[in-house]
Amino acid sequence: MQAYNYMPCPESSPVTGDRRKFSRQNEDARRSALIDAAIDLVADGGPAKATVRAIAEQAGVTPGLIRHYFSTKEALMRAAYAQVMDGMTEASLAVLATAPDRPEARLALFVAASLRAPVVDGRAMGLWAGFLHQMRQDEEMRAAHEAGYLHYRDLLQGLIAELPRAVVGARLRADAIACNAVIDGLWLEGSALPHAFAVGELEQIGLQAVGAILGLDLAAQMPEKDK
Amino acid sequence: MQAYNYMPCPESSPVTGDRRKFSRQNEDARRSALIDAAIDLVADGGPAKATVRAIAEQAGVTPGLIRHYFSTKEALMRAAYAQVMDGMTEASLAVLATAPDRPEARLALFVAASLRAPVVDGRAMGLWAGFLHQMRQDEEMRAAHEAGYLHYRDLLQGLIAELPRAVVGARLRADAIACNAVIDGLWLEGSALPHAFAVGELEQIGLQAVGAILGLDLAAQMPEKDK
DNA sequence: CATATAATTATACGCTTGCATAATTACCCG
DNA sequence: CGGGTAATTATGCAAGCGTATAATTATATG
Repeated sequence: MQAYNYMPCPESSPVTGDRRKFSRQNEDARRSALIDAAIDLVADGGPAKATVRAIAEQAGVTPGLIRHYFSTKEALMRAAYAQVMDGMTEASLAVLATAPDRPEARLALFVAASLRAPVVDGRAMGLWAGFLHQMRQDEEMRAAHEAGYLHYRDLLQGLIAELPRAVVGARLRADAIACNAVIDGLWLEGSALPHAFAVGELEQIGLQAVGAILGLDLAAQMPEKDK
Repeated sequence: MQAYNYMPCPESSPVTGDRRKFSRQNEDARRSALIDAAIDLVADGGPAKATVRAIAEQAGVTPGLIRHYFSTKEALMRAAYAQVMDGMTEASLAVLATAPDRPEARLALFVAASLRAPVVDGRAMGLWAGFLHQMRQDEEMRAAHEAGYLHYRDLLQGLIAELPRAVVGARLRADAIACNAVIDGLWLEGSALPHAFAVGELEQIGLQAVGAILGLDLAAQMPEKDK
């Protein structure tokens, strides 16, 4: 009676009536494929483009499968958000693996890594912004955001605590919040308006600002591979 | 044949069949009423809740009227975004109007005002985030965002330039970017996670951080009405 | 007070959305 | 090699979306 807006199988002709071929996969592979598809679509298209049907097509499956792995579309979006946040934190954290032992150098590398690609990226920001407004309505999503934020900040606070400074506990918390805010703000505008800043400018400004807040010269602590 | 999802007139019974009463208004009043309604809905519900029907109901008219004043729904949303940005910059300027003459005090007041209600507010952030993701697709919106961001930053840079410091021009730009980033980051997280910070904590941290970046004690420069 | 006209409402249409459910089929295990 | 079963597809549905257009009616104007 009315239009049916999902193409069952592009290859099979309607006259033969045979179904689309598929292969079974284990749960983890399918779930992450669906999550990746959702992330891609939100990143360059906004949440509006990430429909159940579009996600399924991007993942190479049919729409019904989404509800087989996620109780609802919102659950899928939550999982996608968590993966994005974790990925950004891990990208910043990865530089510490090969970092020297000096606390100042480790903090400097961490800050700088947070202020250049791939962390600073218009796509990533679009993704983040797309999820941000859902956060205000969805209690679980807000919890996910808070966890991600606090995790990153705790990481930062841990690096700050290692510095050879004599500060009391309350000051440590304030320092971590302030440094985190600088990084967040620079990340945000650097991602939204990439051409408004010169190459390496964000890193340099970030190092200087964080250093000023903590009372040390962070830029001088960077290993000799900055621009 | 199928359901019709807009209630024509709540007061008039279907049997009498009379129309909803209305009064004609001039174009400006109606346009701004529709814009206000759209802003309200986006602010606490995200763009998804700002449907044509919801906007019309909020504005006290019927959905068809929207298309009488705006060629398309997107045109209405653009107008709403512009109004939000204009309102924010005007609010920032209003703080300076009653500020004392001392440059340090003016800057301190400006920073503190940006880090408490009503600037720090979940609704305002929801609004900002809701429009932010549209910015990535709509060239006109991106231009509007850039103009707003640079205008605010120039305002901040002007306040910094008034300080009794001896700095070169390049340093001034970097300082403005860094201070803007701190304010942005604190505003963002304070709005998103209000209960994660104590009362007045954001202002205090912001003043301290901005002061550290600029090399002066801003908190001490605040007039005696901070908590 | 009559009339024109523009503002507003009412209605409808085609499309998309998320979700439920039935039908199929690839793969595991005996 | 032949079921069993769970993964996957196919189909359908009710609701909501933006938009187009026709019908009304409030108001200005003479």
